[in-house]
Amino acid sequence: MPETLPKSERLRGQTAVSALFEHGKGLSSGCLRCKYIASPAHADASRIVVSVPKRLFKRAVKRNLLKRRIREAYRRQKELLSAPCDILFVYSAPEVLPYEVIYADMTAILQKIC
RNA sequence: AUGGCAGGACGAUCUGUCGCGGCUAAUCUCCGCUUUUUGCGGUGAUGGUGCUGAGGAAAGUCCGCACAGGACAGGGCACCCGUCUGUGGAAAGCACAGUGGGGAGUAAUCUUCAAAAUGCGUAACAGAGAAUAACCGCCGGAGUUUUUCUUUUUUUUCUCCGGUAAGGGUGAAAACGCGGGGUAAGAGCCCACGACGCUUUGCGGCGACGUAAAGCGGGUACGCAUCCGGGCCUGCAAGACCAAAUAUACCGGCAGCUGAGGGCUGCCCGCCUGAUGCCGGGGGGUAGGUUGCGAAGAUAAAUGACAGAUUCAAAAACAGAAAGCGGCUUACGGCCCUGCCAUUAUU
RNA sequence: GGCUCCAUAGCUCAAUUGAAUAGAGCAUUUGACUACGGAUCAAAAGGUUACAGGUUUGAGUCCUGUUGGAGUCA
Repeated sequence: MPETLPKSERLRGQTAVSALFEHGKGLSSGCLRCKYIASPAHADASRIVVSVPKRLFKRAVKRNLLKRRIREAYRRQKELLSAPCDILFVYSAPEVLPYEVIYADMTAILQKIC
């Protein structure tokens, strides 16, 4: 599986995201919380949403930085997933953590989902 | 050399391995037209073929513009904003250059205010008085009283009338300053010098204004109105287009009080109810999509991760485009250039 | 993203058109009353008027800028 993350592997649309919020199963590990739906009917590949709450970080620069780190961590490790899933990642730590910590937490999350 | 002031430029670069948004050569799929191929147009997919991809403030949303919709015959009132001068500018609570007061600094320099005339209002507390000022005081006159044997003069007490802004504990602010003359006492009442304001003239300046002379004048500060200039309202979540599902104006067809349809039911019978039901078209319009949209440009939103090198040293500070443009304001590590000022030292 | 608005005592609110000790209720503390508590009565404390500048003799009020918060438009 290539280590790419094209646009088609991102979950888009307000209705789809709302459905994931209401019906997804919850997990958390370290600085990350997530909700996911395993094996949705419509998709061949996994699709993800990344969210960093504005109430944790007021400045857009920090939110963008964390979203990029989370996406990078997912991109490097998405072969850990055995079946396609729709996943929502939410950052929950009150300070900006370095890439290595996010990478480790992402590993734990993906292993729990499988 | 140290410290400071002003102005300007910058806001890392390079290499390697992965990765992201947009456009695109090319290839493939499907559809339509022409149809022998071919060609043209469109949809979608791949796309390391190439190009391009965050800031000086992208921020705050404080001004202004353009654009869009709404309102609007014309004019006025009301309301809001602005206010020294010139130039630039589409305009601006804009920029640049200047004028005149006040303030800060040894200085370089910085900062703040500002039009004209008329009318009206306010000036708490304190204070005699805060704006056509007589409470005390000073002066004059009349009366009264006291001193005296009596009269006159002088002195004292009180009352009344008048003059007077020189003095008086206040206050943010007290009716030009100071000297002389003058006077019953006083006063720009008069004079000299000085400060201020207005007018006229000369000179300089496009102008605000400066300067010189002459004449005139004498109550301060702030606010409001008139006056002059400008302003319709709302904002890209504006607005335009396409358009599921559901309900449905309207139109057509079919069935229908000789019972359609509905309720009880898994189905039939039966019972109850009693006028619309079904199909098609169709307009507005919701979800959603397209556009508005740019020499970055999406629609949950793109610039990142890791390793290394460089400038003395860790690329570190403030910070991420969501419609565009011109300004302002606020935040900010560091570096470079130019000019100037103060202090110290040397020649 | 655009637009509109708010901030005063621990809480809820006043303070006219700038005028001097910023006020009221509840809450708090102390005292009285009571055998004790509640209620009541009396008194006290509590404020850099969100922050920083400016105008003014004088600012909670007027002007500018920051900070925090709320509402609204699909």
